[in-house]
Amino acid sequence: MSANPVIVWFRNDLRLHDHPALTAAVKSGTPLVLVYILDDDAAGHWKLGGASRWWLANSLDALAKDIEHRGGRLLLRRGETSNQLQRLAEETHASAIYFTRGYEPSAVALESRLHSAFAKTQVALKRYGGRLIREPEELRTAAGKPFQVYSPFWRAFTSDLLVAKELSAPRRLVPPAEAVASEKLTDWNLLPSKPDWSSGLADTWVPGEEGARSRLKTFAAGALATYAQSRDRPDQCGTSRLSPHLAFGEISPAACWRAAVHAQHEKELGEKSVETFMRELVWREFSYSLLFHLPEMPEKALRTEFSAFPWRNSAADLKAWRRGETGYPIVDAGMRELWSTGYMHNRVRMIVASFLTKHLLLHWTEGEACFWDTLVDADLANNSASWQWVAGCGADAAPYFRIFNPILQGQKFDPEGKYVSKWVPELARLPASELHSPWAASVSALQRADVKLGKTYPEPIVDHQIARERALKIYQNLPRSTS
DNA sequence: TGAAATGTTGGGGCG
DNA sequence: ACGCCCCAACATTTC
Repeated sequence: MSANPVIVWFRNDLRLHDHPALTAAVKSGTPLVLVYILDDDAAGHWKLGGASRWWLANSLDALAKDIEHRGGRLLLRRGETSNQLQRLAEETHASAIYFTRGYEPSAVALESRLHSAFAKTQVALKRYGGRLIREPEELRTAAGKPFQVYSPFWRAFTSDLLVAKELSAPRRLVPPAEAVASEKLTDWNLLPSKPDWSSGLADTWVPGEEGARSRLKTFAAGALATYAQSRDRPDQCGTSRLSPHLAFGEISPAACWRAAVHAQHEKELGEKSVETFMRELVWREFSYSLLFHLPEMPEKALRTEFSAFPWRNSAADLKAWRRGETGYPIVDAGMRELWSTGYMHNRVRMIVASFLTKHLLLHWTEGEACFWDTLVDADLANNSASWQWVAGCGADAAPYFRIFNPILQGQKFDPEGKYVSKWVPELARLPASELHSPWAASVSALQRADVKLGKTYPEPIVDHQIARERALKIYQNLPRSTS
């Protein structure tokens, strides 16, 4: 008779490689009960968005197959997580639950509930890292407080950094002798049906660990070499596009770090590009640290003076922004890329976010909510920290006077207009020199390009100069910071 | 990981 | 030859 099994509870760590909790569970030498629990109410206000549900369905499918290849089985359960884990532990007579820790307020609260729930039982809770390279408790200022500014965080992060070797994926995952009930993935209705808007996502992404690892490999062998320059160019394939894989834990951030270090040695890359990429990974860690220490970040401006900010309220403007009908080509291209692929190039994210908060003066949480629902890489820490950063109300935020000029940004980062042409095809025939400001194009140029402003493409919903001055005035008049 | 306004400089056209 | 103006090009400051 074999020992009691242990449970491995999968969360946003949908991988088999470099998975400390899974590795430790395998080491226990007992059969493994592998489970994912869909708990729709767990995250409160931050239920999974539509794009995330699509990704999750595909990622779970991939994980289940990877597990089956190793002789195991992924169980699917639905309901309140603590109840489900207790029931599963009773059903299987499990002696322990292995899991990867989370950092969102709801995840932290859940873990503490689990501790009380299992305190008086024979079931041991085994909690591991794996979602971050360094734990938020590790990094403190000299005063013992969490960092609020990125540069010192980066310095501390890299100063005595030791990235452990990759943990290999278990060869075999031995299931318990007796079958355990599982729900069917298709019963969860994670995929959109009416309408099915997911074809663009399916054309763009390969969810799952294999897709993640091959993406990292491709990136490290290619775009990483020129990352410092090309990451800012939405008209090129210069970014890693690893964000959704990281969000679902299909690859560990440590694996990304190691791949960058390895490529640098192997290919003798310039330090600049590799460091720039590492800095992006560390921005992610910084956001997690902020969320962990400042759990109100997704809902509340970190700078207190913003509680008095006179945000506008315009359903029409918000709708135009969401649908990519602002009349500013680079903004509209970004929003349409988002709806179509579940992703938006980072440079363009900054532009559309600046446009929402500064040109339109709409509340940053509106943008945050829209991104949450539509991004396949929706991640509470990254999303909320970044929106606060752009709006100027966050930790180490962009200064209030930094207002992106959507015309100049377009000309600078999409000089030939390839990005705009792809996502706003009704403008594609305009010459590049006019593409980023069609309202300023000559009548004949518009005619030749078959563009009828106000008909085939909208007029700008605000004037850049006027909006810029309006925003400066408001931001300038905010009371001085008190936090 | 801005943009715009303002200031400075230096070359060239021109009277 | 000289001073003057114009205006890129670049630098600085201000928002």
